[in-house]
Amino acid sequence: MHDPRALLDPGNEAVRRLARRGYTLDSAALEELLSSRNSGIKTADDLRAESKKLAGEVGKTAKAGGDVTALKERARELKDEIKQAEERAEAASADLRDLMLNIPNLPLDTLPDGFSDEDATEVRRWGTPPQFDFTPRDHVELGERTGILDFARATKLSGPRFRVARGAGAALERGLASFFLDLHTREHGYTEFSVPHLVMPSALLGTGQLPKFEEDLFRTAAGTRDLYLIPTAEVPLTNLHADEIVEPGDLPLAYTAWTPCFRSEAGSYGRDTRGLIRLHEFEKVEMVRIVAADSSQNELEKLVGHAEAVLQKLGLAHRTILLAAGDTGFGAQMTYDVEVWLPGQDTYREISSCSDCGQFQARRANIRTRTDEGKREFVATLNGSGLPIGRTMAAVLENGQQADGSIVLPEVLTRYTGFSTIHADGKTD
RNA sequence: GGAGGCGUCGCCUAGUCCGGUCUAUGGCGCCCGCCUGCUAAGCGGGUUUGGGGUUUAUCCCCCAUCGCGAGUUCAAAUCUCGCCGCCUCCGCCA
Repeated sequence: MHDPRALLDPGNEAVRRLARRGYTLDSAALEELLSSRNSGIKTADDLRAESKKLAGEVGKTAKAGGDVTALKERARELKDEIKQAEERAEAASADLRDLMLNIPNLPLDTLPDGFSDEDATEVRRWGTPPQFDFTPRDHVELGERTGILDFARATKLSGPRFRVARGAGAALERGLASFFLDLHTREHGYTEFSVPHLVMPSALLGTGQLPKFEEDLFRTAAGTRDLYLIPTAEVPLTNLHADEIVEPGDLPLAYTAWTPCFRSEAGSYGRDTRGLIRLHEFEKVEMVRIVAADSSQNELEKLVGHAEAVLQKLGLAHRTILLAAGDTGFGAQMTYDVEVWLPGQDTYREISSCSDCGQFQARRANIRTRTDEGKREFVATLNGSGLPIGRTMAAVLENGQQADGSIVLPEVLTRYTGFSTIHADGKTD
């Protein structure tokens, strides 16, 4: 969410910047809502001041033995006027809030123009895609032939877009998660968290999934509780400090958590229907950074570096792209995607998305800190995948496949899995 | 799920029975100043948060804020109802 006054400040060029992502800002409507809310508040406040004064007079007059019937009559009238003024102010306030909650973040001017991943700027590449003297299989075929992935039975249990991992596959998932967490906590300075996977609507409002993207979420109901399954650990991790003032000396905060992520994938019917790429439920290690507002750009470079480091330790070829203004997510002002090479698809595919949200989420979630002068100020928040378990497993399987049908794992994983090769029959050593 | 207790300005706390003098008491902490070779002590002052108006480096004024929300009343920290959270005991449970 933005500060409405800042959005109306011509110096911020909000109209032009939002247009780059296809959002048309109606400044006139915004200005009208803001001034009508403010004048409503003023009117109600002034009437309340008069009412308070009158109540005091009633008390004094009564004590002195005077007649208070006229005063009381006027006070009752005033009460009705206050109620009406409050209702007007409340209505304008609610309309303003609805509008504000649906305005996306301002993309930074450094982002390329455009609306799709084809408009992104490639920032750097690392490693060389492996060459095969046979036609490489995709991870679905590799997983099913070795018996470590079972999509048919997952469908039997839960319908499309789920996975069952078995034996070495399940161990590999667990090993990947442990490896990611160890790397981030020991070498990148993150604090590991275990967090709830069900959250209240207020948390999703804070990070920007609600109210606009409700259809992307799984919603649960039990008794009077109304809880959502988290689509990413970004939600609980960022909202840990909602409604708090974080001491400046504690910044930057660097948090990581391994959680399942639940996404309805509404609107993506027919896309990536095979395999581990797009599931309703997947596991991910997420990184969140809560930082001073003026350092968010530097912090984004660190964050994306941490995501890239995971792939480098795994020896997986990847590239990093800067998303176009129109392709950047609702809450972000700048996003890097890291894409890993998938031999089965003969292309780079997104494996991490690292975003600088500026103060956008902090204002929604009310996360603040203090400036040097002791004034309260919203922090900046960043989040990035580090990494998703499923897509990483797909990359590990596809990149490590051998002519004989076996899969050689990255060396760094062997101490986590206890094996370095998955043979064609699913056995390991 | 049952019974009881508690929720006040960063922390602790007075006030709630019996509505107006609450512009919420006091202590701790913190900030500013005075005093003093230095430090400590002492003395004086300040210190909830959010919004609006005015002005815009300031200041000033107003409104709201005693867990949250509704109600009664001219007037609510105080009375009524609902909800939430925490604590203790019982039941159930991984």
